[in-house]
Amino acid sequence: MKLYEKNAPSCECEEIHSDVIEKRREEMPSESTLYDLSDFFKILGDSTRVSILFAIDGEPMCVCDIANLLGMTKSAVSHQLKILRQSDLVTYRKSGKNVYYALADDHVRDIIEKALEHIKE
Amino acid sequence: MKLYEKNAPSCECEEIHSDVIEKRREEMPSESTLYDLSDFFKILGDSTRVSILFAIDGEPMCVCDIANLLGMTKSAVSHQLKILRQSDLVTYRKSGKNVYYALADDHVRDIIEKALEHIKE
DNA sequence: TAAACGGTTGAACAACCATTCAACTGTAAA
DNA sequence: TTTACAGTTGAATGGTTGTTCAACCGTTTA
Repeated sequence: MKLYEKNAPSCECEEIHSDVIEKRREEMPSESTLYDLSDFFKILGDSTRVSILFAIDGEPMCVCDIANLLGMTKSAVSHQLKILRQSDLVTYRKSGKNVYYALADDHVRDIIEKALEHIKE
Repeated sequence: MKLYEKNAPSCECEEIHSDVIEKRREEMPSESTLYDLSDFFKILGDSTRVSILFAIDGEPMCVCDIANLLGMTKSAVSHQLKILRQSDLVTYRKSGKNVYYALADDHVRDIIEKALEHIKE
């Protein structure tokens, strides 16, 4: 994506409202912000990961329990937990042979709550 | 995903905390809700679509202007607009040879705003 | 020390998806 | 009517990604 480039070569059409385009161009977020934003939504854009977040909401759970609850293999769950870990959406605590995962903060809960309101219309 | 199925065959590990699992199972959203939710986030999980939403925020824009602003082809933009249309995230109005797209409602704006706060930490 | 088990990881595979390309529709101007 | 242009669309393609499989690590128990 070549945002902020005037007359980008890949666009084959004329500027019809160049004043509007310039105004919007100034008010657009930075390119990196747009990527960070879509990357964040990409994390939540998977039913397994969203299910995991709901599962550990309220009470921390170990990988084995999450796998049982969702009817998935430990491996599949662990792979998704790694992604959630790298995005700082979850925290974990080791206890003996188990690893307990919990929601990192309330921020994500709020966003999911707002999205739930949106889709129930 | 076989949510809500006890002892799903794909899970190769024992239930360690069956009481916790049962409790969470009752409090989990329905499977269709989880899919709707992740599908919604999937729409926002693409930088082109997020950029389009920012572009038409405040003032409706035609496809050609959006393509110019983002430095993309009309075709690529139109494909993404179709997805945004089917998700009811944008509305459109035809005027002569042009088609003007606008945000469908303020709901999405709120969610994006909250996500922006989250990633700026 | 050895066996058992919870959890992680990398490679492979299949499914999904965004962009490109070419053809097409509809409207407006010549 | 013909030309030009805004916009749409379907097929093809290349990149991304979630799950499976097998091997592995670390801790606990026998």
